[in-house]
Amino acid sequence: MNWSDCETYIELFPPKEFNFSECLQFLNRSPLEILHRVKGETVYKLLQVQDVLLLCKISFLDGRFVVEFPTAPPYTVARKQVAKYIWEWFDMDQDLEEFYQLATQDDILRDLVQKYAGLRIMCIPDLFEVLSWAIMGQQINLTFAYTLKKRFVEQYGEYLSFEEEPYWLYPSAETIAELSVEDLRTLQFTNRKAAYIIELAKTLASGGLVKEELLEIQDDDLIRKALTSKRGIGPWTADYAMMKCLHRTTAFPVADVGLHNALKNQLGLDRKPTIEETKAMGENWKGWEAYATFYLWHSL
DNA sequence: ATCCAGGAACTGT
DNA sequence: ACAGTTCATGGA
Repeated sequence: MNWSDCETYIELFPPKEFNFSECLQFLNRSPLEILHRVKGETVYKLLQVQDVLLLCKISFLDGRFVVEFPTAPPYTVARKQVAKYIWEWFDMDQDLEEFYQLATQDDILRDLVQKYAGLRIMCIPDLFEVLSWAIMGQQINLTFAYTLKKRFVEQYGEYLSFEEEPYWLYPSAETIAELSVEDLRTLQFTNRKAAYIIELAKTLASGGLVKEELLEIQDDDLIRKALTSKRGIGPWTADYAMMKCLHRTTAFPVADVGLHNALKNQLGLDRKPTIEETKAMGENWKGWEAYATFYLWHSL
């Protein structure tokens, strides 16, 4: 992590292939998004560090992030944690040069990497958030998925007001672990999604699944196994979490409908590719399947 | 109305 | 292992 602590604010120095505006465009894809707010070329995000709610105002000037704190003055330790979170949020540990080299040899990706050069996978560093969000979004359209998330966060998350507007924190696994299925049914979760998410919250709150331990595992298939052994987490959700939370560039949600639609568009097909056809295309993206998928999503 | 959406578990073979 | 079925609801 490349950053500097300027006490009242912090700076982060991104790696070479990086485009802040393009990342913000992705963050701004749904008007129902509630976990951050994009205003022009700035994004506001609420974080919890050292048990304190801390609003961050993130801008980009002269090739570096400038992170200010419009509300509470942060402690020294907190500032470092904020830097860590943002570094991870924008997936800045990746060196994309190899991906771009590979993409220029690929008929599907060539245009996309040119168009979106510097776009990073926008990550979801919290394991409970990424998994429960993926479960919420299973088999429903994105708009409704965001609606469910909004209700969920507004019901069970904490918030902080700044200039008349609320900034929300995703609910903790500990909070959700205490709920009953009926609680989530009132938000129009299905019985199954409600049960999966509460069960998952209990698992995470009791240390039955730990991000740091998953990060230690080298073999992708072993990570998949650890994740899919939990109810509600199938292959799609496992690969989604590996890509958005565990920073595995090899993760590849081959059954994803959005991915299929993007491929259909890019190739001008009259139907969506099958899972087998999608796998075959992925053969050209070895090592960077997650980035290929994310760039394709971004094209939608 | 009708189709299907950023799937997964369960059932039967 | 593999295919078919069920879940449940809103968007387009």
